[in-house]
Amino acid sequence: MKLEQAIQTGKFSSDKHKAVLNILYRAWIVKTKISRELKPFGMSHEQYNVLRILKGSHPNAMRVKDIGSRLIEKSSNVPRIIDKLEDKKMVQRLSSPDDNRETFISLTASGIKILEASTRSVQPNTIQSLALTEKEAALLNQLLDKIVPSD
Amino acid sequence: MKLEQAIQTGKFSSDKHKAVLNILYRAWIVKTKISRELKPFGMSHEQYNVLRILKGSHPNAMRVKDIGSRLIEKSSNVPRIIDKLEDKKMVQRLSSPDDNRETFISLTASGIKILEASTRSVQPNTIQSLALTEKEAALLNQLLDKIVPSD
DNA sequence: ATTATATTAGTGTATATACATATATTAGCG
DNA sequence: CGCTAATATATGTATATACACTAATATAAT
Repeated sequence: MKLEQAIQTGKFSSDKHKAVLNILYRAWIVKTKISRELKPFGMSHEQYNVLRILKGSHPNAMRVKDIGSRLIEKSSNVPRIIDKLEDKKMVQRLSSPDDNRETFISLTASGIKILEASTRSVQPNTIQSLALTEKEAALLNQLLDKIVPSD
Repeated sequence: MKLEQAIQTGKFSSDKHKAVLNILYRAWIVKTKISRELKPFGMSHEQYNVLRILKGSHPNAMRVKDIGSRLIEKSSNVPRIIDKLEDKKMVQRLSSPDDNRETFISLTASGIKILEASTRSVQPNTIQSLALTEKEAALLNQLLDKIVPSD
């Protein structure tokens, strides 16, 4: 579906301008899809991302700042996302042995279980359902990589 | 900058999977950039978008639902965005002559002025600074158009 | 005409986000 | 050691988002 239909307008000053709006629109689509898949599991998108990151280093625990550096949205509030996950007994906080400023976070058994169940629902309905070939996806990634942060 | 560096990981099950994360990341970059440019004008990104949409039909007023259909994030809360803009005297509400359920919204003179000033700041620092050629942007748009809403 | 259905705007509420600030702890350096 | 600066986590606050719901009005159906 073309962006023109989605946002009911065709007034773009350039393809670059259109690309900016298009990225925002497609991200919104993907985000919404993922969030809806996660809803039955009582989890938000960012909570899910934190669990996935923790899974990557499991069974090793991770520092809060290291989780933050792997999140897509860098201004996310990691301590508060952890709060919610801790309330749901999906993760646990541990104190660092050598630096008391740090907190280590690790997945609980139930956290892993819910993560795996939700991934089985999210994966096919968001990523695998994308109407892109691997070749197209690779090209898309190349182009997206040209969009860089401010400073 | 490659996504791998941005989110400190290289574990993607496929280019499609990576593309999904990449879109989310690039959208976050763009959104953050725009929001920061708008900050001196005391305006949020969505407030700015509503003003731009209203500008498109100016001097004709627009119905709330028609503004909503042109917004990128469809679940945005148009009445509340309008509330904020109305507080700042950038737009005004008018009642519809032929259907009392509808409200018409139109830009005020000061709304236009602030919109134009903020656009002069946003445009060069977000869209024009993109390191994409027009040809690349057009290709990017083609690929993004393949990502479609759920239902 | 009367009733049911649909449409439009707006509200309530819980959570998320952005960003400034606070608190505790560690590191650097004279 | 004692002081300053830097670092890691957490909190405060204002706003934004998602989504269910309400109220008012209009349309359609019988």
